[in-house]
Amino acid sequence: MPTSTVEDYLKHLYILQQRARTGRRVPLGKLAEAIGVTPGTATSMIKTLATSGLVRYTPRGGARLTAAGESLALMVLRRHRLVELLLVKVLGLDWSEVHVEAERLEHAVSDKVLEKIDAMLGHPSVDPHGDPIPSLDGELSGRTLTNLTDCQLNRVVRIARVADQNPLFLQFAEHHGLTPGIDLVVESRDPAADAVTIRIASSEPTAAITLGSIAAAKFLVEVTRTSNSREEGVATANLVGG
Amino acid sequence: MPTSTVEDYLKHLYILQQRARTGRRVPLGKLAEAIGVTPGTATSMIKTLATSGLVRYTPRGGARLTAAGESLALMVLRRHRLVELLLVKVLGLDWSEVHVEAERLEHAVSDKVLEKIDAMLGHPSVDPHGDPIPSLDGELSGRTLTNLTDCQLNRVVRIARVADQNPLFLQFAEHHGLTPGIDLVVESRDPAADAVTIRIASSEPTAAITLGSIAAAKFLVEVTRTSNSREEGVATANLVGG
DNA sequence: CGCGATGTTTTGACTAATCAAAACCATCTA
DNA sequence: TAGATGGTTTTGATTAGTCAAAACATCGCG
Repeated sequence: MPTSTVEDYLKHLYILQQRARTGRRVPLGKLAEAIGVTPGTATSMIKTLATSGLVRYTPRGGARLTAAGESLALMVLRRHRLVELLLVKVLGLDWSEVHVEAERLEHAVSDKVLEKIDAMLGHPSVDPHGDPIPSLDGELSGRTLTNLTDCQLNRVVRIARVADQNPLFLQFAEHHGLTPGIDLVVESRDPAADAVTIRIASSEPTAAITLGSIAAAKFLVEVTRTSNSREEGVATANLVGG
Repeated sequence: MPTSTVEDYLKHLYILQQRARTGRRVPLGKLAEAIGVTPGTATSMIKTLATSGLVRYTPRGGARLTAAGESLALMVLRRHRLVELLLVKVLGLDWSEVHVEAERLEHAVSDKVLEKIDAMLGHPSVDPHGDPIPSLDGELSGRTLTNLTDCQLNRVVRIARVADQNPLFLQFAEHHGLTPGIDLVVESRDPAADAVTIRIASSEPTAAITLGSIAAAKFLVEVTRTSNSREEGVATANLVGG
């Protein structure tokens, strides 16, 4: 049974690996930063993970999960996201705070308890932020998503994920009603101003909201089936988040 | 913030202390055994707890919690028992298995989550085994209980607690319907046979059950208010269990 | 090519928690 | 009183995880 430290390394490595372009290899400095340790610590930890077959590692070439490491990482993610959902749906915590809570609980939930949670929530496929929940056999539902800096203008899109766990950001999103499931349109983009202007789709008139492109990129959307969609300008979103 | 190891030492020390007659002092061997470490380990750990003011310790004289240590221990117990109740009431786990699960979760539940659990369960005062749940300010509801080897014969008593966390024992108890809230009478005791014969009080006839005195002592009961009770032969039960 | 900047690895040291086994003490017993 | 006994404490060693800081690669640039 891996220690909770090991679980954290695997989890963060998985997440960074999804973002990485360069052959899924993650520089140890990035990993160290994500976990919150010094680079040297990450190096030595990764070396021991490599000898236990969970990670492949070439000095100065970065690390990458083996199949064994990846399936462990997915189980950690599954625990994390199901716990988040439990905290929101059953215990009524705010979605902006469940991430931190789940960071501790994800290491203490047994398989038995996890499956009870899963059943009680009706085998959900995404957590409160829209992040997909790996199934018991390590599958991830791979929807194809765009973000607000890429999607078509003036077309109704639905928020599928909010890809940042920062509580302040999540509170901002919630305050403007920008949560998974909400429909909106991108009205305009202004590259010079680095701005994206959106408006929530609703029967009543709503105010426009202007976001910087960094924030806009955190909202991953899908074209709603009801509108006449064409396959165009749609990039594959990375499947990761907290 | 105490480590989960420290929390375990405090919790077990508290529990043993309640059982201890001799001035609440707990021999370190007993503590070591309860925690599952070697005696030497307990000695060194207790010494460090003593220097941090959570425990008073005299070499070869045993250990005892300070006020600070005790209030920490109570908070651990509160987490443990509320989590047990959550697992049984909300997630539907069996009462025989929640103790082990709670052993891990009790160290990962934040105050915020704990208070949500407490509220959702309606601020309960006992856990699924009838063990009292310390309140936020460290109070324990102190009911006066007898056990089946002490209580009066042929009087209806109600099971208030089942003071053993062993899953096999709990399954046995459940199988015979011997769970908190159930009314029964002790029909006879046979010291020579070390046996206690009881029968569940019910409108329909029920079979008699014969227990050894060790098992019988694990069922703590209170005289039901409905029967005409006298204050007689009622010993103070210790307030502890897992 | 050579030199810095940047990021990575090594080194040496530390803390928390643990064990095995030796040393120790306090009694109880002959 | 002298052992023997049973529990307690010490000692010395180990493992996981971590940091600070020195040493080391690599790559881009002049």
